[in-house]
Amino acid sequence: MKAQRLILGLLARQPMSGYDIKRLLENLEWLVSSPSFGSLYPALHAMSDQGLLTMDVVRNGNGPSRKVYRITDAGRRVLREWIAQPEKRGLSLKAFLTKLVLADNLSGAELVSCLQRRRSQVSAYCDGLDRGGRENGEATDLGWRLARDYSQALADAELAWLERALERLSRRTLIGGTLDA
Amino acid sequence: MKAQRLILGLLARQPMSGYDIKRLLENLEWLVSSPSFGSLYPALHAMSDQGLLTMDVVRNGNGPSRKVYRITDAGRRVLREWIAQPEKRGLSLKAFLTKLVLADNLSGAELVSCLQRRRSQVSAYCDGLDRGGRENGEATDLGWRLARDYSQALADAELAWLERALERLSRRTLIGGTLDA
DNA sequence: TACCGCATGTAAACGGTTACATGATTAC
DNA sequence: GTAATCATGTAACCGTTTACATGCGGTA
Repeated sequence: MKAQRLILGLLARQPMSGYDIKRLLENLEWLVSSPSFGSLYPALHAMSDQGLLTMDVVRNGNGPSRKVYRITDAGRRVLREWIAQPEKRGLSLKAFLTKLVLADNLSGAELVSCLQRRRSQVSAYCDGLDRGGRENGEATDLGWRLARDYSQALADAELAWLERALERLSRRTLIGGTLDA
Repeated sequence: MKAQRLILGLLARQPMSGYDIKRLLENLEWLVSSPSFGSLYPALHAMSDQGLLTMDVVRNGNGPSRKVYRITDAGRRVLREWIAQPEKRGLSLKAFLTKLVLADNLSGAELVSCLQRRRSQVSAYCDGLDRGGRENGEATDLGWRLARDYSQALADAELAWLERALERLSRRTLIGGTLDA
């Protein structure tokens, strides 16, 4: 179901075939989840059945004919709804990045609140780290110390980035309504 | 199957019941994956069947009796084998953190090579980011720019941490053979 | 003609979560 | 007596990956 939303988001940018989507995503496996054909094609079928997509068969001059999918108004509605709603739980990096990638489908205010939500989640996570550290004091072994130190470093970097991004965005939204500057 | 390995690693530290494992892990959901009871108990059964664990029923004074699992020699062998072998693909944060948490089951040299492997993976990922950025130049929209910027920041932070950690570790291993300093 | 890349698709297996069921002990 | 916590377990379901099958067009 998560893969479906990402696919829908990519198709909001431009019409593509399943194969196109696969190629686009497989280079970006580190950024977002890259579905295999086994989930990609069924997802396209399902969303077409739901009326979120339309499909055109395009006879390519060279090579076999392709099925190009295009998002519908209903699809855009569903997409916006999904991006706007907060994550249920867990601060999955990929889940957040997926929404970030699809930021163009959000208004400036929505994007800002999305980043703020993330910031508060990461902050809470840092507090949890500190608490966990204090609970068992220095008694923990090397592995836990390394892991905690590591995740603390990443969380700090993330908070710093969010702070910068929010500052930049707020400056822009104060001037114009659009973010595409 | 990944959950199994993490459970095995936790039991390498000390014998625990399924419930203990669950409680330990659910506070750490941001660090590593936290399996539900529906996968936790079956995993314990499976590993017991394979001879990786033994089980003792402990009649607790207060409360119901608990099933305490203990790792076997075969279990330790399988565990070491798993931690030492490199990740097939993808630089999943949780997968790496899981191994980091279980660092105590590795020799100093093994741990160092694990960190070095991670460093080269993250480096390769940064190169990929740069290439991807140059390929479509400034043509990409806000979403992609944000996502790329964000992941670049995290990757930089991770590389910096790995560098520091490797330096610290090498200093230790030069002195003694053990890492528990 | 044999092979490779493009392009689409399906079935089985896998790993996991959700939801439920059970039962004992402690606290109100 | 009933609610909450401790503790273990199972079955149904869900989304994904893996592996396979198909066919077209270019090329060696």
